[in-house]
Amino acid sequence: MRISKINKMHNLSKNQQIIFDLIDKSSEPLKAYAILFNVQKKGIKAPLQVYRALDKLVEIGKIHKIESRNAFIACHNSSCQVAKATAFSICEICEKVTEISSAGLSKYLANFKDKDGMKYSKYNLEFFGLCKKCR
Amino acid sequence: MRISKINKMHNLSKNQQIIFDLIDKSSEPLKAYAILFNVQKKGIKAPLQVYRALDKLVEIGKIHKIESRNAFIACHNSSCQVAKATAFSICEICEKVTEISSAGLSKYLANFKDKDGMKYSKYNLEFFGLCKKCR
DNA sequence: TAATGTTTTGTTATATTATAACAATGTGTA
DNA sequence: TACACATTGTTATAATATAACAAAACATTA
Ligand SMILES: [Zn+2]
Ligand SMILES: [Zn+2]
Ligand SMILES: [Zn+2]
Ligand SMILES: [Zn+2]
Repeated sequence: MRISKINKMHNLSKNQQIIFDLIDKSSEPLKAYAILFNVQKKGIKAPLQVYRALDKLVEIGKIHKIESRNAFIACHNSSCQVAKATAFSICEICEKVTEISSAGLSKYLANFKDKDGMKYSKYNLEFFGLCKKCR
Repeated sequence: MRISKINKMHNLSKNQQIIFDLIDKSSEPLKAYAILFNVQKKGIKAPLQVYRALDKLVEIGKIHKIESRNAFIACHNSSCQVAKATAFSICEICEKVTEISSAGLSKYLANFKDKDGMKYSKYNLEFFGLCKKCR
């Protein structure tokens, strides 16, 4: 199978694929300029090339941005291929980040109504604490 | 009552008080450099002076940071004078931000356990949608 | 194939957000 | 007073992100 065919399956362009692969195989969230440094040998030279790929990957739900850390991780939660409802746990010592996949939590938040009765289908939740190792 | 006395009540230093007052009277979240611009006439000239005050104000729970917007709002929720559990609704059109004060929500999140049975007392939740006006 | 619109890329420059390092001053308390 | 500690002032710099424009690649269909 040709690479272009594989890319088409995932709807990823060349730069998007390079950057997704890097994030996907990383064991920790990656920052934009760390990504840039890592992909320079593959011909991606400018910040904007990285940010454009990141924007697209977030938009299609392949990666998520950890807002409090300005960093990106791959989504391993098959139920959130659209980037609209995310939850993470973040260790305040080692900065390990894990995506939380909880049917109960997502149901609760998707059904949450504020004082005006307003419901929100899109949210981002970041829990902070100490991971197993750091406790 | 002297100003120094008032400051003492709130434990705010001069710069902290100036910056808190500005944020507190603002109807929208303020960004650090917008704050800097606004307080230059009061003698605060450098970014670091702003960031130091912001850090302290966040730490003592007088203000919160809206992570997805890099902006700050005053806390009007008497139950969260320590900055550890925050929830906001954010309008994706007009960028209006409201702090959510829901006993049910905070109870649910404070008691939430992940797959490993881990509880998190600190979290930040950002809901996105359209406010009343923008709907 | 050729024409067309759309997405992606490449590139330079610049804007925005945030911290490092160090010296000086103020504040509370013993 | 003397001491510890928090706060301030200042310059420089690091880190994060976008503007603007031109060229190339890709998809759709005439
Ligand atoms: Zn996900
Ligand atoms: Zn840890
Ligand atoms: Zn609050
Ligand atoms: Zn609105």
